Amino acid sequence: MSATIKDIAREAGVSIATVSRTLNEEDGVGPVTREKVLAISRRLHYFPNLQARSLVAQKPQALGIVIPRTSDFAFSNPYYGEILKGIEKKTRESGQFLVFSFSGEESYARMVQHGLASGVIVLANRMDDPRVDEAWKMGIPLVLIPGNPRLSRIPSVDVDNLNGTIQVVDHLAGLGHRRMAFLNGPADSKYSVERTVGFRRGLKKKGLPFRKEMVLESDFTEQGGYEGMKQFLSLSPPPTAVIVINDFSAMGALRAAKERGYRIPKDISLVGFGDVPFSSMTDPPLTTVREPFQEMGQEAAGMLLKIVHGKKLPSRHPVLPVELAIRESTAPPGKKGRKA
Amino acid sequence: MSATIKDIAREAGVSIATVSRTLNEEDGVGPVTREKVLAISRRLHYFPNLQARSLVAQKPQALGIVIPRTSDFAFSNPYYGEILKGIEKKTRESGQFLVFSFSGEESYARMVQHGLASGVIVLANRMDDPRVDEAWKMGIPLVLIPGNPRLSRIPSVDVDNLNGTIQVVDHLAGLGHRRMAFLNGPADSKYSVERTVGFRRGLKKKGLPFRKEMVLESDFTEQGGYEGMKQFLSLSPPPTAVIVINDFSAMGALRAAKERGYRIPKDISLVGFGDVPFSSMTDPPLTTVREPFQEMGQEAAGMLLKIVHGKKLPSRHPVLPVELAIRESTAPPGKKGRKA
DNA sequence: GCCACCAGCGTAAACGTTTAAGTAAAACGT
DNA sequence: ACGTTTTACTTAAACGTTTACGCTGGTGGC
Repeated sequence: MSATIKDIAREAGVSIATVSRTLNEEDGVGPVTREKVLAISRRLHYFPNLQARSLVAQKPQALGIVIPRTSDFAFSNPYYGEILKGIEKKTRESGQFLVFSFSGEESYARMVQHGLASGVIVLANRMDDPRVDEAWKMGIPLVLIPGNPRLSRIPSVDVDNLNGTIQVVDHLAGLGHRRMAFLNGPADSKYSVERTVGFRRGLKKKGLPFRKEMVLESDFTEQGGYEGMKQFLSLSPPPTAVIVINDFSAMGALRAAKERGYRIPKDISLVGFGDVPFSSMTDPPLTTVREPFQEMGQEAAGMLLKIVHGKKLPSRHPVLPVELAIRESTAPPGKKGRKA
Repeated sequence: MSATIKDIAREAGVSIATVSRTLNEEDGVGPVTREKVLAISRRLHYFPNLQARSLVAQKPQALGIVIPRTSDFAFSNPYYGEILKGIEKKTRESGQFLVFSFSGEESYARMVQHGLASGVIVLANRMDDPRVDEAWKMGIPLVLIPGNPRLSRIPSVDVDNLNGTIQVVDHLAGLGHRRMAFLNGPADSKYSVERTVGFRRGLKKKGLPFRKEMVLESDFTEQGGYEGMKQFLSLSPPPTAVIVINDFSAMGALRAAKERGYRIPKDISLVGFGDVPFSSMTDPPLTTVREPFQEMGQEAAGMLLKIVHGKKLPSRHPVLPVELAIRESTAPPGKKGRKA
């Protein structure tokens, strides 16, 4: 099909070794032959066969990505797409390709054992998936997003949920809020746990009391946010500010509040997590904790490349800083009354 | 790293050819040697090196996927995820892997020219991207989702937007609706065009008049649906049923209607397109045209495999049937008045 | 004018696999 | 019992690279 170095060599009247050296920009090849070879390789539209290259290099030219197949959120969450973009950017820079699979069976290991990928980035695996640990023990280079506290030996990339949540509480307290509620995610989610701790610490820091009726467990869905918000609104008095586990759920919370006649942010302030593209398109635009998804992907890819190349990692578990994107869903608490 | 057929051959005291034949289940190898080889290969955890295999087979063991990098919808739309699942299912069945890239530069061609993928599935490329045509002319096997009318030589997979929309009009007319509106997508989108035609034909079939104020151009976003619905509601009289270009926008339309005090489906019936996971989670659950995303992915992957293997395609441009998922957002038109 | 050196290039082996061609022994037919 | 086919295997080439090593011819030092 495609031209090979053999074709170029024949055309240029040199050996394949000279062609290889020229194309890899090694020295030991004269300027005249160099130019001739380069001209011919351009003319023949030469592309190196990466499979042959990885065969001799004993290292594949690609990284693997495993994404949960589970029907729940996979992909309905922009989360994955943004992280993938980050991974792709980094791998492209280093000339690597991406091999892609959904989780299940032995996909963690397969890609590496078949020599297709030199390592694998595992996105949001279930905390209890035993295959990840197995793969790691087999010597498969792995990086997890997010990290798994039970598998602390495996490198991972995380975001600073703790400080992010503290910043949120700071922001709300600074506006004058004293009755804040936290609509949490599922208890077994890492993000839920970390943000709960952040919520408590934030309150403590500001000298505000922690009330257990002000924390509700939910899922990550829009519907979950809707129902959680309804519950909060049935408290008397209801909270003046609600922090929601993610922007999806925050949309549901927004819907519930509006439905009950509460104005955002006049009556209730609302904060989400994520800052996915649509977060700024809600009405009003959502104040949210911006999670650096793309940077997470880039970082993970960079780490995996380091591991694969046998280099030391500066940090096995980097935690990327988050940033509060203050928009229009937060304001000082107003009069408690409902809309006319 | 991993064990090779050489290791197995040495261990078993046979040649590598025998090992290869055993593992590929060819005959010409005795039952005793066969068992011995299989036992050893299991013991050594042998995995064939796919790069070496594709090198000699002159055919890569993977398909390429290109996804638009554009920030708009990529991945915030479950669309991609579901299609990917379908592609992955098919490729896994046939033992192929997936190589993955975002669109841009020469990624259509690169994966194939580098010998990593034998063909490429291009997802939702911009209608005007010239690189697709270039790649096709270079002889790169391609399948498009959805098809591009300007590049009719390139195989593609589509859904039956036309009949889907006609079915919707049928359903609504059957319930007794006579004033239906269509909240369209961007005019340059293929889906918009096809569904507009379907809308008009559906009306005609039922002997209903087409009124141009009953069609509005919008984008695919939630916000677009919200604003479009508001416009429809400002008509007098407003439509009794609204068909929205996708479920995302339908959610926005739902929000607008509720905000204005209209009850769905009592006051207004609402229909979307897509049937993504959250469509059944809205309040009320959305009646929508179920697009067979996963099947599209499987079909595309199957076609690409056929092309790559030099087989004839039964059809170059299959159009998959859609199905109306009737839920609770549609009902016979009620009294025109608003909620109390 | 001799030797050493180096730039510039070719030869060949290697990576892990498949596969055509070859070979020895066993099975078969008559 | 002899030739022929079949069975069970080995040898070796090939896929497209990279790379250690070897070979030239020219340049330099002395």
